[in-house]
Amino acid sequence: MLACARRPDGTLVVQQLTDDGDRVGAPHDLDQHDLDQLDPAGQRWLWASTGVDYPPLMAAGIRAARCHDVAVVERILLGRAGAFGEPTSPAAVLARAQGRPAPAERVADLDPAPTLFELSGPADQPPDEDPTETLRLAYLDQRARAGRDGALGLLLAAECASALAATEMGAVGLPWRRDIHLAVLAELLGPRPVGGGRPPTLAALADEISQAFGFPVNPDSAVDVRAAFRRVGFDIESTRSWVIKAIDHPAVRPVLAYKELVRLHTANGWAWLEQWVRGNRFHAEYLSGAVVSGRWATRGGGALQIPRVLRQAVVADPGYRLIVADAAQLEPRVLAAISADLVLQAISAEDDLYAGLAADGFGGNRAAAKVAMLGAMYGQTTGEGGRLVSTLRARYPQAMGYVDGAARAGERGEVVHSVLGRACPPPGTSWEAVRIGRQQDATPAERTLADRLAGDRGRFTRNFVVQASAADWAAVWLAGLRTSLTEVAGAELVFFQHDELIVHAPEPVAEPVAGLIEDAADAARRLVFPGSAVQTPVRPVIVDRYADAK
DNA sequence: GCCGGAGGCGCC
DNA sequence: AAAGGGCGCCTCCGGC
Repeated sequence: MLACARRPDGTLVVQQLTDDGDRVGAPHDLDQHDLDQLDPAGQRWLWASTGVDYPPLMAAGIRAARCHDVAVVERILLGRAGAFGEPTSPAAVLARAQGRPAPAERVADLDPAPTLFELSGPADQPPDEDPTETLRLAYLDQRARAGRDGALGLLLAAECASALAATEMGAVGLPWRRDIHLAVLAELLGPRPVGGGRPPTLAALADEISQAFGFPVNPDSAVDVRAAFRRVGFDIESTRSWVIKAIDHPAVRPVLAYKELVRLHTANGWAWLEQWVRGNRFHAEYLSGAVVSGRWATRGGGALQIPRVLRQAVVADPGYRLIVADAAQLEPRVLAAISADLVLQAISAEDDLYAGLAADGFGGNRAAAKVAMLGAMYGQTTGEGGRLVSTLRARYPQAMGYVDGAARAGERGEVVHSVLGRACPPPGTSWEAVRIGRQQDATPAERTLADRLAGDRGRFTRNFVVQASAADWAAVWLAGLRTSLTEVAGAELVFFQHDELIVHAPEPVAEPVAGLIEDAADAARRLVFPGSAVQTPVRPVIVDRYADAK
């Protein structure tokens, strides 16, 4: 293991360590000799934060096989102790271990340094100290706190690997054809308006909307649109598209069309293209594990919300293919596993789990089975979905009991965990209102508020156990695939979105890559759900364009 | 004029 | 098939 830290002047200092954290030799400046000596297959890096420490190494041509990311590990360990939002630097880890107040996080610490040998910026130590010693001690402390919990160890390893993958994916970028994107914009919005303003299609729709109402309406203003519908006799409480869809009025069609297109214009229009696409690659900043459930987030570009209409712009380079793989119906399968519901696990053997559910208890009605299952996992209580959940409850008492139990725990203000042991955050300051509303002398208004807040919390914990366990599985899947892809020249992970990933690879190795993706999914199933009969199949599809994958 | 929250919608 | 979970991002709006 190679501990790698920044000095106050920004230079990098490294210290070889054993896996037990014992020093081997002396710390010294990272130099070209170190880089030449690196064992690309096995070296494990120890550093404060992958997002900060890895980019300069990547720029120097280093590919980290594995790492121990102190911040990633600390976030998970802190969460299990009920502490969210505490600083996660090596110095903070040490301070807590020694009973001192943890130093505040500095914003500059979170920004990647530009180049390897011309680093500048803050570091944790005064100049005369060895910064790798702080890292080493933080590592030892975390190792001791993690203990011998195998599931937790798997989670930490997978999350560290995910951090590497996230940083690499941001640097590599998603193949993106500017010309195709521009053609889509031209087709749907018309030519780009000079100097801002509405594109022609949107301007025409705005006129149509005002004409349909018979008075001027600004479709960009929800307040205005709502008032307009009220004025013509439709007392809607919001202007969400599914609310408007239910109205019978000539303005409905242009309003809905406007909503759809203005979204494309503002979220993924010409400005987006200019800001985020460079050299036929869309470079987002991926933040692995940034969501409390363990899902990834992104900063900038909205990479996890690429609209379907633009997936035709995601095209493999000449001579390359995209291998697109998603885990089919992952969340109900995960529920079958974590709840140990053998009936649901048996159904998970089918390619289409919802069809299996439909045949089992919904008279073959697949749509009803799907709505019911989603309702069960999201805590839906009203409408058709809420009603259908009772069928599931009768049919799969073990699985439904599991999510119901998680909801009850949430309503009591308790914390729940993912299958590998990621903790959800404890209730926040609003829980005081729940306590007040549950007291004998509470007013009706206080009781109502308490019920609503407790219900919100219950739906959150109900969903957390499923969503976070699915994120556990996906992280192990991704980590395993990333390792196996090192054997395939030219193959790169370019996208990951909760339960779906894309590899960009030379055409001749596309088939082997698809096999590796399936193997990694099977390995993740065995590791995350040992002994379970559940199936978590993935469906790799080899395409030129992302849009052709589904 | 600035800024945080709300409204709304894209993805899973 | 309902409007239940998690996000990021944009615009509007209202309070200061």
